[in-house]
Amino acid sequence: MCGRFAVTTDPALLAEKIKALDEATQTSTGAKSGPNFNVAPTQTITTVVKRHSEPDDQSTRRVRSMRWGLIPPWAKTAEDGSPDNKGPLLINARAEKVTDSPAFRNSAKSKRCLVPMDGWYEWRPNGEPGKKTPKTPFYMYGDDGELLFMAGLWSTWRPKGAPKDSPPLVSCTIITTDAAGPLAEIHDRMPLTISAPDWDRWLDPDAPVDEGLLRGHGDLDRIAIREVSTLVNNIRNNGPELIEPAEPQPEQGVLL
DNA sequence: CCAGACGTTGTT
DNA sequence: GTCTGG
DNA sequence: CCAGACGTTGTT
DNA sequence: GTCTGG
Repeated sequence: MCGRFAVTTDPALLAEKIKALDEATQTSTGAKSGPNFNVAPTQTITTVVKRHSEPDDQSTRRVRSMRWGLIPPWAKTAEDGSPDNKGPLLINARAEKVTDSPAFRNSAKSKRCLVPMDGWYEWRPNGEPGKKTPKTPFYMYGDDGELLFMAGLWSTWRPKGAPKDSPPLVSCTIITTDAAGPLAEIHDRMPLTISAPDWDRWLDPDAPVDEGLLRGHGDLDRIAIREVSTLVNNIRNNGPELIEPAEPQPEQGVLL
């Protein structure tokens, strides 16, 4: 799956790199600047969308800030005016379900996004299932040192009674699929990557979701894996040491 | 018709 | 154990 | 995803 | 919002 990741490219540079308008730095709630080696759920993250300036214009790529953890438009409003989040945080959405599930299907139609990152972390369970052996973290990244772009969905939410033109809370989720290749040794799910030639097709707000991309594995062949230290476990830790290779820890039980 | 749910992963 | 916070 | 918190009533 | 259950 994908529950923690690393980003070292700031939004302005990203926008330049992928020829997008930078709409991330203009808002007060933008992602914190500088490299972040420990991006966690509920934080503000940088995404890429395609939108129109005018209804009849061609859509253009835009870099935007969003809260990680999708809040459906129909989420209720709590007493303090925040969304009433019962149930789990929607940081991931299963590719197999996004077109049908009530929480995601509207976003799947016209609110698809990409979540750029240097790499992400997976924790491999060790020992017999059911026993509480510490998990081992791994870092998955592009073997060419370039960014990976994860398929995502986004949504807007306003408190009950708020004007239609008031600024909404914009949130997003990362789509997951079956793990394949070497990644399957670590975990049974992985984020859905989209390779550069497919970005525009994935993002097109005027076309239905592309089933081929949704069922594919995008940039799977670019992904490298290395074991890292448990420093990443605690989100207070944040530095380049989080992605440095660690001494392999034995995987117990399964191999016996 | 209205009321109520709507979601992930992992573990069992 | 289960929920919240980051 | 993992880490960390998790609490009442009454009195000051 | 939109679908399901009653």
